[in-house]
Amino acid sequence: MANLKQQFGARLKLLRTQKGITQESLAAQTDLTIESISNIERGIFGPRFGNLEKIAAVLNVEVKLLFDF
Amino acid sequence: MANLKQQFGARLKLLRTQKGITQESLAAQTDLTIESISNIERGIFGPRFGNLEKIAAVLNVEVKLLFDF
DNA sequence: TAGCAAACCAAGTAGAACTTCGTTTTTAGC
DNA sequence: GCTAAAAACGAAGTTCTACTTGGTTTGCTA
Repeated sequence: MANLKQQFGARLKLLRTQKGITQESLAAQTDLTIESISNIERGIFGPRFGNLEKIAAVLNVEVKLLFDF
Repeated sequence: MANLKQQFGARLKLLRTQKGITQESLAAQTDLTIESISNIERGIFGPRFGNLEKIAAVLNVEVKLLFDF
């Protein structure tokens, strides 16, 4: 796979769906929009550190797991 | 330790010094300034995804290792 | 002393993250 | 095949913060 944003996005999508969480739910709990979550999962852009922290918290995983590919 | 930026910064500093690389050298190889590297290591701010990728490449480690704490 | 590495601070800039609005596609259940 | 929910997708605008610039200061060590 091409770049880090894309790898991260795919990993996020996998972990999110495995937990049965919708983009809408993740967006609400991280104070982001659905579009931003969608953009992150598609590798359009990567989240800032603050949001990276929030995302990991909602998924209840360590941040490094989001980079485990 | 407080937040993700600080944890990341401390981890980066550890890995960098272990490899005997100076901030100046890391800055040059990542097209960042010394001040930016210093700010990242002190947890003032976290790097963007593109720079995160460059940093890991220079240190010759996987990105997840930078979050292994 | 001299020189290098790094901390530190304030102020400005650039650009990517993020939003908003709207449309289209995919997926899953009935 | 119909419906609705979930998500992809695009364009254009805004906001935030990563990053820079310039300078001073501290700590180390030869």
